[in-house]
Amino acid sequence: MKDNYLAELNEPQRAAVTHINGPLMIVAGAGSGKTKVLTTRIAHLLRNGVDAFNILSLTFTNKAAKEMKERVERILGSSEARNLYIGTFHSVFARLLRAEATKLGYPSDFTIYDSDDAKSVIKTILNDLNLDDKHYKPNLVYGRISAAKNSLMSPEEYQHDHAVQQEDMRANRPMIGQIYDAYAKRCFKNGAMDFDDLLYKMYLLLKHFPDVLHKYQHKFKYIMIDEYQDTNPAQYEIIKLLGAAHENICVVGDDAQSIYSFRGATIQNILQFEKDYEDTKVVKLEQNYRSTKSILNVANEVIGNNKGQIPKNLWTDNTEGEKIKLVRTMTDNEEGKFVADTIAEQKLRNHYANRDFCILYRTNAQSRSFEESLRRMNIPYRIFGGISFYQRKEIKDFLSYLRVISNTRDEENIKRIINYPVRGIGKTTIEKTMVFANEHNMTFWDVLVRAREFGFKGGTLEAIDGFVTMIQSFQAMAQQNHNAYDVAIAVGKSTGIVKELFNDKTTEGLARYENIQELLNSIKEFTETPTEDGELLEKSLGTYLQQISLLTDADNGNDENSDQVKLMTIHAAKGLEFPVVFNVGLEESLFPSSMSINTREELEEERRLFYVAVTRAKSRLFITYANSRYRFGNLVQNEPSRFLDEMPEKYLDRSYAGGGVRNAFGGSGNSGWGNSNNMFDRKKTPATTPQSTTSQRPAPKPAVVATNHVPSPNFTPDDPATMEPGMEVEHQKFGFGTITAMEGAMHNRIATVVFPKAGGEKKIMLNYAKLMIVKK
DNA sequence: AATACTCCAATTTTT
DNA sequence: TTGGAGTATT
Repeated sequence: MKDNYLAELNEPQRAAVTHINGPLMIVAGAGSGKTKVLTTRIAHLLRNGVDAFNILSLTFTNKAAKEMKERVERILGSSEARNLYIGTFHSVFARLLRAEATKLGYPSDFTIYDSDDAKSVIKTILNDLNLDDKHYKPNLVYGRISAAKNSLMSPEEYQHDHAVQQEDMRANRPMIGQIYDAYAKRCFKNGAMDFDDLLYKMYLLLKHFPDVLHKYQHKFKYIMIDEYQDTNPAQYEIIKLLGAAHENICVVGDDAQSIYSFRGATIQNILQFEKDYEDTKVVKLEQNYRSTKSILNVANEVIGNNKGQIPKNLWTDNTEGEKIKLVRTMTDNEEGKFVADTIAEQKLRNHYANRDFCILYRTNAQSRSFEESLRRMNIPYRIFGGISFYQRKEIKDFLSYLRVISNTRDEENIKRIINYPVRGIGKTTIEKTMVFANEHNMTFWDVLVRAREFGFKGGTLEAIDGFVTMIQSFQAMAQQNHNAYDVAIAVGKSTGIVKELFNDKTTEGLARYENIQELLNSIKEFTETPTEDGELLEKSLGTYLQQISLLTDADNGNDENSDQVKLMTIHAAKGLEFPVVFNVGLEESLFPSSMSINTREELEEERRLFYVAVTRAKSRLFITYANSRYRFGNLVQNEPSRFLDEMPEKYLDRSYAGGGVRNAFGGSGNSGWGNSNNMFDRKKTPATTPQSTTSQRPAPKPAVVATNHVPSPNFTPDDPATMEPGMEVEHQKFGFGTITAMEGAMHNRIATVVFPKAGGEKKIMLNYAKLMIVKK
């Protein structure tokens, strides 16, 4: 380990690093070297005799956890770091919960539901309770349940809490308490926890099992929390419990960057820390190493409009830098053009690479105009956020199999796959099974296993038995020491999913096939990566599932070295920095969002978000806003954002003319209409080479499927009864094909036909679609 | 079973 | 405008 590690730190940084025992709060301004302090402190602890096994370090993202681990390892120059417990709140708690699951009545292979899973459970419950999902919007209900868990409120407490009930009554949604109750029971029955449960159940575990609490209090003698300003009450209480014995709690955060209150975070946690823990040592990191003076000054001025902050004075030794360029365009499309032009120009003038630029917006929906203009200029880019890999339908379907194999209690996932691929288990059968399961207080799966006893017959019984046998054979595989990859391959083969997707030659089908391959590859990679802590069965299916349930695509193919302009929401940009930043869409109702201007608290959070956006920039910052933009299909006019008025004029340059010659005068007041001559450039030029997009994005727009078959002039349908496999037939739309199979009774014949020119295998119901026999 | 349609809603989202 | 969900059509 390096000896001079303390010498590389400034005064307050060193103070933070060398404080070993007792509560410590590090207030770390943007760009003040927070991660460096955290990692160095861990190294310092180890050097001073603390055992790595006794250190717990919690972050919010996998990425942050990974980076921390790597940096500690680098400082130490040894593998001692792998004994540290570094991870996200969710992944660390999931692991502990897995170890103690039986105490709470959960299987140790419990499934983790993401928010889509959770919402679909809520939908079925709304159905059961005969509630209207227009009024009880699943999203909203989920939000209420999530908020309840994040503030450690059980369904019973929720239903008996006066204030909460009042609130629901006023919103005319009195049933949310019951829905919460049913939801919690359903999840438990399914052996599943949602993201919030990972915190809530962890709290319950520590609260109700003193021996468990004692065990972990003694294991985790030193606790570090990153991004403390974004913790919620559940996380707060857990930390309090875990840290109670030693109070060696070190929190790091910046109240000015608290931007997740809508996810339950309370800024109070950091504001109150000193009061919560006596003798707290407070260290403020106020020197910024990231940005120019201009950028930092603007940020400081703007955030100064917020009340109730921890007083601090962020400063920098960096150069003055250029003024902030404030640019107004007439439309959102022009805004896109301006940014793309400017990127091209800056690359030439200041020798930037694509990866030096980042475009930051308030909402994902704003990305479109930038995508278009970047594509038109052939500038490679990558969009972060949006639909994640693991949310794609084909991926979820496939993972459902794996989840069911590892936890058959999970009714939701069974229902997802029981008839995918189609195997003749329809709605009626599923409903019957559900009724039986309820009546006999059994799981859905157990009813399937004993289908014969429940009176299922004939083809249905056969289909169910086939499904059960198949799943059981996978389970047997998983238990016989086959690793996750072997099982996954078997699933792909036996279910026919891989083959089915392979045969689908449409563009989307191809993308789906590739996604599945990518998934299989990632499973393979998982099984082949050496285990970190040498735990047994580490490559099992269960471990794999546990891990990926907590993964987001930000953690995935984040190739730092790929040279692409980055596009993301401001939320997604927290913790990152870029030489040149474009902060776009600075308009009232967009930013600040019209949803968040009703209370002072909401508005202040928007302002913090703006602060985060500004402080991402190292040397150049462009802020743009459009006079009018399309929103939900119609052109709307927006006033310039109020935040623009909060930036002192002396740091601004309103005359930047961009890469081309375009209107760039400004004035946050009403400086009249522009002299733009491209006001009408809405018309879409066809996108040129989409070479720059990435696999992160959903599949490219489907090309027109080649189904434009012109039927033969003598086309006359033939009698379905005479058709047999092997015959060549013609379909009015799909063209010529070969029958590979026939099924169904006389009055409802179904032919499986391979159409080489129209996307491969299709099932044709002969009652409706007509076929003509070409060759017997 | 697959498709074609109609209608409706629409922040941010570390896990 | 987009996308999803639900319904109707073949």
